[in-house]
Amino acid sequence: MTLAGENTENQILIAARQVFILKGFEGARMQEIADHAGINKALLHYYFRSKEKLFEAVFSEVASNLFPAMKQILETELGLKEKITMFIHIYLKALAENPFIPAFVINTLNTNPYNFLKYIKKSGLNPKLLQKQIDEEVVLGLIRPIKAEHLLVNIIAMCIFPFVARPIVQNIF
Amino acid sequence: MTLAGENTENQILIAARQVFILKGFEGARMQEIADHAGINKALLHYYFRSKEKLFEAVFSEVASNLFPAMKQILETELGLKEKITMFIHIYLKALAENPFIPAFVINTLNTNPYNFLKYIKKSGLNPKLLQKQIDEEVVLGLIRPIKAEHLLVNIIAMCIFPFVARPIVQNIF
DNA sequence: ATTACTTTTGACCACATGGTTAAATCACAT
DNA sequence: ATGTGATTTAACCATGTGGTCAAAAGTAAT
Repeated sequence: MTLAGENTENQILIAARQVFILKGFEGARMQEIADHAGINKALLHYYFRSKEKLFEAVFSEVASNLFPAMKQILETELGLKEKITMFIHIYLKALAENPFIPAFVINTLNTNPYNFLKYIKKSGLNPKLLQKQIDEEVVLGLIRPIKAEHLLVNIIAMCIFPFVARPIVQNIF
Repeated sequence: MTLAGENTENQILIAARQVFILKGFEGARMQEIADHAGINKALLHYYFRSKEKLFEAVFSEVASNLFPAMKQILETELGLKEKITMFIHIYLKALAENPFIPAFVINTLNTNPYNFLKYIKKSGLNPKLLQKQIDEEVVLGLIRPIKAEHLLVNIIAMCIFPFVARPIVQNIF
């Protein structure tokens, strides 16, 4: 097999990624993706059987970059505050590089939750270690008690929300 | 003019609202809206000229319920903590009643920001009063300094996010 | 009952879309 | 050079979509 094959396949994935992220599944047009990739529309179906399959490929790529990073940070041997700081830093950096991912993920999540959940399951991230750290600091009287789940959701919320609602935030403030 | 007219018009708006919120603009089908409203598809075009116009009507309704409530709370004569508490209570109550609004708004916001901004402008909400209250409490040493904009965005983020990411949150935790 | 009007419908249209196919082109081993 | 399999294309196809239209049904005043 020649390398050209993999190359166009990648070309397609990149183009599809851009278009899907910007327009969502329903809004994206196979023709537009083909144009973007500089190839014939039929090639899309040659490499990926259907629009659904192509979307799944794109989403799979995006999703499989999403959780492992989080998991890794949560499992490092750092103090609670350092861990949170690092989590936020890495998260914000990733967001700054891909500002349209959150809206895309949220949209997919709400129109098509089924695909999503497998990636979460597969990621295997769980908040027990974080909870242990929190409890330790609570005992020492350093922080107030909070559930690890709530802390995580709140942090992620505050990181993501400005990107998701950027047009509003920028415009009011 | 008979009342029947306004009635079907309302019927259409209700149906359109449901479908648009659940499927987004691109995903919604005029036929589905018509079925939902129990009328002929041509009637949609009789009352609202096009899909775009119908969507705008729906969105206008949603948006014009969104900001005035916020504004009202921010301008009441309450202490800072009470104001925040009340803000959150009302916000969460509204969200519990309309759990799909945030995803809808965010989606619209990101695929079609132009329509959105007029409603924000029109709402005339601004955070100066809140900032004054914050500054007062800072001077008294009761709280740490923060920009009113940031506080607001953070609060809203924490309220909205769990609804927007509900499938994830429910599934991990 | 007739008229004038609004509201509602079924049939229809033009067009865009996802998808298919047969043929052309390419890469390369022999 | 030639044969073989993979890659790419142009031309189509079937279907779904938003939108239109002329006719039917309803409503109310005369």
